[in-house]
Amino acid sequence: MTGTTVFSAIADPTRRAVLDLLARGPRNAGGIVREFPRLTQPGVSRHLKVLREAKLVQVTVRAQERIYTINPEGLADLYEWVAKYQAMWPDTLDALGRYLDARAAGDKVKRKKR
Amino acid sequence: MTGTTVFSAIADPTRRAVLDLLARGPRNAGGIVREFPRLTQPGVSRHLKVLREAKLVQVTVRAQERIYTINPEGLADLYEWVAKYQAMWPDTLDALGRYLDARAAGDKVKRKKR
DNA sequence: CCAATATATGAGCAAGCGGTTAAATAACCT
DNA sequence: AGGTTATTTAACCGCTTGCTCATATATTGG
Repeated sequence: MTGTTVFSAIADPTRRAVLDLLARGPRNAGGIVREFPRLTQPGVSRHLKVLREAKLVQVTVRAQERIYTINPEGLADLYEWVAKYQAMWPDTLDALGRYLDARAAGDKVKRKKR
Repeated sequence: MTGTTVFSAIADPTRRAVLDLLARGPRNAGGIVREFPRLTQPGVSRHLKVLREAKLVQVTVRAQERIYTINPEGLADLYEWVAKYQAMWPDTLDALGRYLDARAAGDKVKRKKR
């Protein structure tokens, strides 16, 4: 319940499919349920709850229906997290080379510690 | 086993911590284990396996040690997935407005279908 | 108010996951 | 070869997750 994070929310393929669906436009809960014929209505409702908690979707109440929209908030966190690594990609191979060299040099001297 | 995806791999906080660690440079398995005193060595090893399967890390064998590096491959998939949504963010609120308007208009005519 | 509509919640169950201890595998060093 | 070091795999266990059917909670329209 409290442990719902963006990362765990998008771990489930069905929930990613829901996001893909909402990316094409807003839909009420029933409309989403209809797109997943292999699932029951309560099943989809549960997934929507998780997406809500992760702030990946937003709900607008309109009479009895809940209209779901993609929510930038949760996605921003995720984007930020990935971007951190992306900035560093080009250097990874070099880093490995440096690490191996350093280890090779250190091996001759070590065996003192621990 | 077969169901290991980038998304499920990063769902676990410990695995994200491992990635954060490797972002600062390569490390052998033992070096990673040492950074997680609350976990046992086999525990960490299993997390590393998941990260491997998700192509989020790369392994270089050097004698008995396995040196882990961040792997751009898996991260690229994830970045691509998020970017798809990011491109669409500015329009989401507008989309909701249009949806509500459309429904309001349609309501007067509908009730024929179903 | 009452029946219908739209969605969420409760209860229960099977499968998956993260964790541990114990054992297997592999490569180094005398 | 034999012991030590580094890491993975096996076996098991409790907790979480996702699913289902059944039931609750709104809200609308007659």
